[in-house]
Amino acid sequence: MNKESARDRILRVASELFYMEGIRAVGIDRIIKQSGVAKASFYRSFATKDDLTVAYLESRDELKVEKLEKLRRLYPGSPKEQLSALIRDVTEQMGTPNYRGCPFLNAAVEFPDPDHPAHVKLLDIQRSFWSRVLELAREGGARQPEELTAQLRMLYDGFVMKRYLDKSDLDPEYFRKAAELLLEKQLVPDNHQG
Amino acid sequence: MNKESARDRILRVASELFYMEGIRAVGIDRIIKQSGVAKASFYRSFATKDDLTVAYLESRDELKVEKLEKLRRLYPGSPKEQLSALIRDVTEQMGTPNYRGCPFLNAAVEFPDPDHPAHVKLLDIQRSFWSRVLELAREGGARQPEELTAQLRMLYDGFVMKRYLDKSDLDPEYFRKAAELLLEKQLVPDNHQG
DNA sequence: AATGATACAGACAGATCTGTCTCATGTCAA
DNA sequence: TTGACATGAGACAGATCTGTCTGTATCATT
Repeated sequence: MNKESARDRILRVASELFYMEGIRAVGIDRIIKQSGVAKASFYRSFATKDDLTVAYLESRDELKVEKLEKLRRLYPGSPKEQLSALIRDVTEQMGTPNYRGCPFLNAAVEFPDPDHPAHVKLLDIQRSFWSRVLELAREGGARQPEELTAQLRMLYDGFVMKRYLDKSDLDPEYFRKAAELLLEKQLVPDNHQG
Repeated sequence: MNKESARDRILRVASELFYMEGIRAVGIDRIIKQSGVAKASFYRSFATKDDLTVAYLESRDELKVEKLEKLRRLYPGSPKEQLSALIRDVTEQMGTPNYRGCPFLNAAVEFPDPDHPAHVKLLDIQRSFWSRVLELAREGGARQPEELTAQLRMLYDGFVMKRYLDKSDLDPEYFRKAAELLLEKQLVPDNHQG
């Protein structure tokens, strides 16, 4: 029965607030009050708000990476299945109530300065995630893995944004069909290639 | 030789700063200093910063609508050509140096509260733009115009975001090919339908 | 009981933000 | 020349932000 550490409690509260209302919009004081921690304790765990922001992005990334690894283990040795499962998974996940878009894309908008630590971190996270997908595309025998990955990424990020500001029940189905069309074009053994 | 009005000068300066650095990140004082206008004059033109923000979004929207109308006039009576031209156009536009993403998507992230005037405005702008595209898809005889429009929107918004944070020379080509694949599937007279 | 570590509570500094208000200056018409 | 008015310059109020610092309470160990 480990008591949750102050750092974890702060991070949990901050994650919720940052995601729901935006990072810039949420002040330190609110996080402190809501996590029931003293200001001094807060600054012992995180030297600056930027540090907390980076930790927030990292924790979000960990969840995403774990999910991907789980899917990979679920369909061992079958990259095509892994890709399809990934598409199904994000499609479902997008139905979550209180869905507020991609934490990394949002952070990129909030911190456009490419030298800002949060911006650096999120670029790194995005690069790393999509290079894993690229790996999948390669392993699956895509004709042009870079092209397929880039297109899936566009479609996915756009799905995320559309879903964020204009929820429609049909979106997930539209997304899935478009993604599978892209996959099909690149992964079929050897069909009518345009 | 009409002298530019104070309002126009403010709006021009604010547009540049808002787009390049984000709306929340740019203070009134900077806009005032850079547009060489007195604070009182500023507040005569725009009662609040929110008003200026909404005006900024409106002016961006006008440019976009004009562009679309121009394309429609360029290929009269041919919605398919208009759609293709739209895709080509955004593809080219995305190569602009200092490209910083879609002003409306960015604003949506900066003002997630759906009641915020800027959020209301940008939702309206987005809805209006994509209903025009839907019209095009209908006129062009798409099999499922809603589906095609939603998919094009996802692809486009994702292109915008990817382009924003990870510029790659190949993106425009990948986008164009994916968009045309979607178009093809929906607009060919009567081919192999999946 | 004494001590040291840790945490809460919150005052405080210093910066920055929006929006109001004052005042000096310039312009134009009568 | 004079009066009405618009404008630039900027002080100011009040709020809010991050981050520092002080003081007090709690708890484990000696």
